[in-house]
Amino acid sequence: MPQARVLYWFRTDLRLHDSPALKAALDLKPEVLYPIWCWDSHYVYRARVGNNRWQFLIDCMNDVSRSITNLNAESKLFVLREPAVTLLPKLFRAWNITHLVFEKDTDAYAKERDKQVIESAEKAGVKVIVGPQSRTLWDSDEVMKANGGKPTMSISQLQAAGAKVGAIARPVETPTNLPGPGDVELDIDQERPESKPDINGKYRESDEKTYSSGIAGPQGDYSVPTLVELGMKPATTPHRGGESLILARLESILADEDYTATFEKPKTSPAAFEPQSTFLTSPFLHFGALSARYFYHRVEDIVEKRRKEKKAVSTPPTSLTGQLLFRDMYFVAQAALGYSFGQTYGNSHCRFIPWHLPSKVDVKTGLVTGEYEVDDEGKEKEFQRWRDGKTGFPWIDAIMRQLKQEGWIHHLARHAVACFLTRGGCYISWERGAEVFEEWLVDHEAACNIGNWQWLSCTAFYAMFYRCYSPVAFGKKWDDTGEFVRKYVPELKGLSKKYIYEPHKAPIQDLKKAGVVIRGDGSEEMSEGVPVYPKPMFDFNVQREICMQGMKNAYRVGLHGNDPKVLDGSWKELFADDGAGPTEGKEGGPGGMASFEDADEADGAREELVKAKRTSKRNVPKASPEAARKGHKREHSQGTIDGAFGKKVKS
DNA sequence: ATGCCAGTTGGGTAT
DNA sequence: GATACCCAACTGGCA
Repeated sequence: MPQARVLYWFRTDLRLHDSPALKAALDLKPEVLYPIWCWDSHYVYRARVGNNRWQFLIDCMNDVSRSITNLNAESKLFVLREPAVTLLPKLFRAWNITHLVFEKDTDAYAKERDKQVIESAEKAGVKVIVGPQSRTLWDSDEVMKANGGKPTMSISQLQAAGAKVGAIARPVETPTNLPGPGDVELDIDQERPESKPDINGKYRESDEKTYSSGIAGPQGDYSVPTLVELGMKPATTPHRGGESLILARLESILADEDYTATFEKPKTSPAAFEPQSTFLTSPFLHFGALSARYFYHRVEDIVEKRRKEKKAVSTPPTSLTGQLLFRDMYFVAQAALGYSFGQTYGNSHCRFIPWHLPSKVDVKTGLVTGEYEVDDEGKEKEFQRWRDGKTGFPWIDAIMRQLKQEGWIHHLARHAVACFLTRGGCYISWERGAEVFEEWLVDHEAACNIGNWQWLSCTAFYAMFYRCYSPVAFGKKWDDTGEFVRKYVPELKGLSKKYIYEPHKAPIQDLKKAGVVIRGDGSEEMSEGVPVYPKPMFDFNVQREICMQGMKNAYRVGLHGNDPKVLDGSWKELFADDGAGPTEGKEGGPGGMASFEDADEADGAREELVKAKRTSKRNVPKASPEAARKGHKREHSQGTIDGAFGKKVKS
């Protein structure tokens, strides 16, 4: 039998340790093994990726490439500058490949891509080995099946379904040697991907040219592309990627057994910096530079040891392993819901709230277009100020500036700014916030980001919307003196701790002494040599109350993203015109209108969608005029609601 | 059916 | 500083 000539396709597994797919490739005892990376136009142009996450990816790629070379001086990570779907069929022939091996991927886009690749490999007579999914603790599809085909919506569901699937796989061994690649000459045409639209265009200071020098790159050596080639500004994050880096860091975490075994996430400070209160494993997990299972078992072994010693241990959901369980929960939800998981429209498990700045939807596909509806110019302004860290709430602004600058913020800091943007402040769609995080986070993981935004906005996974973070009190609780604010909002660094979270309340003498002017909406940075910090963009207590009533209202209406009334825009009849959120007009999309404007063609598609969804049973909201009277201070805004539900009293 | 309780991480006040 | 309790009040699972 001829020896195997293997392409090992790295994707979300930029590591050599605990890689069951790589082990499967090596088990073939191949004659040659090409470790490759297909430079993907989806990532380059279509997904939101800021320069900091690019840098992190590039770090991880370079690191794994060095590790490969350490095992075989002939080898490295060969980056081929063409998307897999068009590239691989040519590569199969050019390099006389017998086997293609890669790890199973999880998100909706990757699944489609892989299906095409598998088809073309079969056509070319190349055997495909899809290694087990190892970016999560369990295979997400198996957990979903064990959960009755439904998304896991709580940790207990995840744990129960996970237990049915079986024990979390122990890590596999790290290879100690690798076969070299064969001939790496290539004489094939490069198909350059469509570069428009380029979602990341705003990050580029010059043209994107990673594809312009051919498949093997500018030196013809299959090098890892650089930010310069991407046309992007240098990264500003201090966080660097790479498998070897995180494995070393992990050892230093685990060496402190007391810390490891008693870790409780809610007790770590969102305001800590240099060093942070947690260990930033998330971006490494995202790129696969750290195996979740390896991490899990290393921690669990220590916890078990401590248990036997009758020492205190923390347990899920707050413990270290609990954090990994949450990650799996979101991956399973994503596996069950597919594309609809990432949006409100059409999502059976996402509550419908008439947020401001809702996503535009292409009703033909049922998918969000990437654009949004500006239903209110003032809200658009608030969104921009939130994004820019100029809300006038120092705690919020410090977090957002840290996010933009460094690409990482603490989990609780994410809570604070997410609550503020959505249900506890601006009443702006969680989808707007998720997009900003997607661009800026070095650890952005679609499943976790989407899941957490739904959680914080109380549209899925979590419902206690009356538990609302204060942009003042929450910061104070963790950082009474405001060191975190001083670090990231330096114009306030001279203020005393009394006013650091509410600078607009400081007397003029204090402001003079601190060397800052509190004025305006954030558009002015300096005034006569003195830095300007904006006034709060609204009265938080007033806004909190508006949000709270809006949420209460929306919960009582009780729509989800796949409700016929959401799909066809008639949800508006259920919301009062003077309630929070865009409710004007009788026609319209999920929150917007343009998606349904001038759409004769769209009408048909919409009808089809609605027809399909109408057949499914749904909960009819209970009429509860008594509760409405008791709980609502804005009585006038309830008239429409109570009227609407008067007709629908449960029999 | 109805009630009870838990749910990773709120805020405010009192002890 | 840690803890208890209340505030006002969500869903979903279970008895």
